[in-house]
Amino acid sequence: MGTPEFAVEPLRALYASGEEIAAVVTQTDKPSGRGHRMTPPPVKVYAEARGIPVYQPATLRDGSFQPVIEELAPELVVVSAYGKILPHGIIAYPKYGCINIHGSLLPEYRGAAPIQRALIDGRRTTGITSMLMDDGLDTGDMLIRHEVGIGPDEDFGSLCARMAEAGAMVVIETLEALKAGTLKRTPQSESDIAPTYAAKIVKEDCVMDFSLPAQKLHDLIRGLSPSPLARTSARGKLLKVVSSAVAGDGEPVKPGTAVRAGGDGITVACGAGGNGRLRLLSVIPEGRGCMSAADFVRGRGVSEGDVLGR
RNA sequence: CGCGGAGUGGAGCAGUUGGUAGCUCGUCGGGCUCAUAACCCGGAGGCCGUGGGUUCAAGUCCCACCUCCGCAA
Repeated sequence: MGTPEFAVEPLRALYASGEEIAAVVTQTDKPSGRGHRMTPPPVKVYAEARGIPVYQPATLRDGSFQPVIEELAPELVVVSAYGKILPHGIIAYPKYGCINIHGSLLPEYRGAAPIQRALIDGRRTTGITSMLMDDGLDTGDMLIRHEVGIGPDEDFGSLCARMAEAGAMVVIETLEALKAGTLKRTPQSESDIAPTYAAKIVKEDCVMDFSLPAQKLHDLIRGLSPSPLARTSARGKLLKVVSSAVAGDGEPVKPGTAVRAGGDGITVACGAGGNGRLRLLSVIPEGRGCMSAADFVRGRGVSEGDVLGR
């Protein structure tokens, strides 16, 4: 059971390992993109291409899916970024339980957006944890953990791809240990780290606050790139920031002021005192595609002295 | 039939009430400087997305189509 790109890798690994996959369960197709075309989730696309049966129940809560599960009679259910809460009836059904592949080192970053939140928080390390699901939100006993380092300028796209690969490894390792009978369960309560929750990213999270230090803004930008992207505005128009760099300090100026706009990008004053400097490298102006900040300046989307963020 | 923007020399853009196409950058050649994303001079490079239509005349108006993108979900 899984939905987005992140879940495809573990599925691919399972498929490649020759495991018998009774079925794949994923979210329903949703109207998406321009014109609201129905778009199937990535996991569905992958599964269908390989002839794996796909189920897309609209809800699991009303119990109507329970007979389907019992019909499929899985010995084990693997869940990765499925996007729905599993009812007790499903969690308890498989002989070997439901194993979840989660994108953090639990018990930190339980929840919906562990990878993005770790980046936004400026973490240098995160990882994958497989766990035996219980009824709580990512509270099950931990099975295998795999650490993944985070580069100082790495963005969500890059990290997510590497995390997906790590996820694939962890699934296989977990399965092998399960078969060998060497799987160890570690309750999260035994961890000396306190649990934290990675809330879903909402639009308000994406708005750049130039009174924050350059490093925090840089972390926000890369945590949200390539999607949904950190946003601000220039000359009254929406401007999304794809990539950036921390650029030292300067004279105190009103935060948000573009102190320099030229061939090397747009340098913006930030920090509570306005003496931090963040350099915007590539941006997406409203109604346009991605371009370098230098090109944006050339097209006169912004000039030195403009204040971003209204 | 969700809303909207855009397709103009390599890049980002401007093109007024329709009348032989411009800007910034890059590029090429030359010059200047100890030196610089420096500066100066000069050059190359555009069937203005495609197909129709209106007109004496269309990048500029009308119609259709293609492609790309943002918002929203």
